[in-house]
Amino acid sequence: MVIRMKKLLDLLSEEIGQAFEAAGYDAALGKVTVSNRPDLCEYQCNGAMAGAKQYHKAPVMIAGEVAEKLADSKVFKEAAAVAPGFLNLKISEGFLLEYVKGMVLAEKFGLETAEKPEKIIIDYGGANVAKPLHVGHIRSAVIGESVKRICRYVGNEVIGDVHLGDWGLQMGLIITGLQERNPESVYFDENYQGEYPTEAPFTISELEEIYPSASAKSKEDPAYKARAMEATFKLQNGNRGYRALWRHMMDVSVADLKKNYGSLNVEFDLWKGESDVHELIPELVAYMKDNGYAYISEGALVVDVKEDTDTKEIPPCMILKSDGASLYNTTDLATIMERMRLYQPDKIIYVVDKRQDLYFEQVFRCARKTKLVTPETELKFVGFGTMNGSDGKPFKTRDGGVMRLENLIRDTKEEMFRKIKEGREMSDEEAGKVADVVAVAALKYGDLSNQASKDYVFDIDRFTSFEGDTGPYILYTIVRIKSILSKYREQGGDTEKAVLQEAGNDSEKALMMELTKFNAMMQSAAEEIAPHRVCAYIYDLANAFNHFYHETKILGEEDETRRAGLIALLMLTRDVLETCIDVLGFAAPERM
RNA sequence: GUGUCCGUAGCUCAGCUGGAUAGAGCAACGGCCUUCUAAGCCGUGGGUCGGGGGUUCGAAUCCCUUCGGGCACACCA
Repeated sequence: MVIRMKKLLDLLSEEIGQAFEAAGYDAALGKVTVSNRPDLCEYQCNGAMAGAKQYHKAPVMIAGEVAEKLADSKVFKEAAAVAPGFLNLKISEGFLLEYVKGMVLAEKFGLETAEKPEKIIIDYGGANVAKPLHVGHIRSAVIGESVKRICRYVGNEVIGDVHLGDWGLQMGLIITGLQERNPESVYFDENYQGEYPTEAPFTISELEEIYPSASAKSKEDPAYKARAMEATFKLQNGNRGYRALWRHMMDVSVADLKKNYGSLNVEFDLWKGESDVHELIPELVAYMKDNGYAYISEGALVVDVKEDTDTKEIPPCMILKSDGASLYNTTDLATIMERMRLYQPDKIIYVVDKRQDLYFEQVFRCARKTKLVTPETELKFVGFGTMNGSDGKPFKTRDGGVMRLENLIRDTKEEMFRKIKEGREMSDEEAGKVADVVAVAALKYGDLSNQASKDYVFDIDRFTSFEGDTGPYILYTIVRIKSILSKYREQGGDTEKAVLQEAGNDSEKALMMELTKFNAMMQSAAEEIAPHRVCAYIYDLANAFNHFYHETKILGEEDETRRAGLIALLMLTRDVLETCIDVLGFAAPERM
């Protein structure tokens, strides 16, 4: 059922606003917020103090008059004016119940989805072909995936693009490395006219081994580097053998990337890459030149992106290097050009390392100035901070090397497995499966619960802990709920028929109030592109639930109607929690 | 140097467009299981919100200044 529900705080504000108006004041003063003194009240309104100046009246007087008008409100069961002018409010159980019932009936708990859905492309992942994913890739993948799901959940059409690094010098380096190892291969025979084998002449592990050694060699040996550059050039200009090799690299590598991203629940709608826009580059360059946007500076082709309002130096955006070669900017701009043609997005979001801030500022300005995008197209940079080790420096393996993402995930799963076996009687097989699910939650929650733009410390012990603000704690809470629900069914209860009842105690009411925040929370998470808000919310919700759980006998409740009401509340809590973790990109097991 | 982000409890972090006594978690200590998963819950101790000014009835939050740190500043991505 499609029901669009107003946010609870807006409804409360309306009610207070009317009281302000009835007392002769501006209704806009009636803004209600959640109380920051839960010991005194549930909600508060500070409007009387804001209006004191305007009406030349003591704030307490205004608050008092408003409180009087609320005396027989159906929304509030208590409204007290308190010095220096706060309105302390308590919501009526009946009104709260009706609201929460509405959430149960409505689709997406009554979330007000986007009135005009936007088409959004999210550029995240940042994988390179033939290079293993390392810890540096985890944030883009995890944050990007969550941003994608949040934007989609609130009603937008969202396309996730991995945007592979599949076309640069690295490919030439690998080709050179391959040639060195096997110079007789048909791929290097210029005269070969036949079909190339369908099987790749290498495995992913070989590929991953070739790149670093070729890269290292090119740094020491200029002749080797020259060969690699030539190979890159030939590849880009259509050398048959090289293209065939490149195809193999793509197939082998993308299959491996899908597997690795898949283990993190990260899925892309598009597996496009720099190679896809290669054909567009000449057109892009001509467009920049013909329209007078680009000019030659120090040998390179650049577009000025300075603006009068700048307080800092913004270097021009380079389109072509002085040797005529293309660079990252070129493919990024060409990609924008292609995306506008193929998808006409309203918005493109880049989930990238925050150190690329200035770079993307240049690209965005350039795209705007040269009219690659319409004035309405929003180009958004979502920069994330570095994942540090416990020493506060970028995360490294014990011997100082770069940690592969695969190994990080493996280590986390092993640690999780160990903890599960330690605390639970469970078969190795089940513990293994549970550990896999919980480890992903631990890793992702650990990352997402921090503000994306900040650096954060990766601490495997902390993230895999079941205590405190962690993924496992959230999952544990969900599993507890599921366990009660299945016991209820075993005892012959019909969860489908359970109907919510008025809150019977404070912790139950608090849980209901927490549930009502979902709508506003999800909207602001989407607006601010802030997955950490979802994390903060489910942590609060899980706390509210656990507190309630401790105070309230559920299956032991004698009154059948009330017991069913509690079950209904459990189901809603479970559904909200599971919706939130789904949006964050992980799932809960049935048992743990 | 210019720009930018940050500085909150021993540690890791919240704190929305300024509001009442600055909050969590971890760590420390003390309670609560013959009863729905104790991987839980309740409680105690711990803070000059980097420093200094200003705006305001009211500032961790806004403005200025200062100290300390991270990061970025055209042929790498």
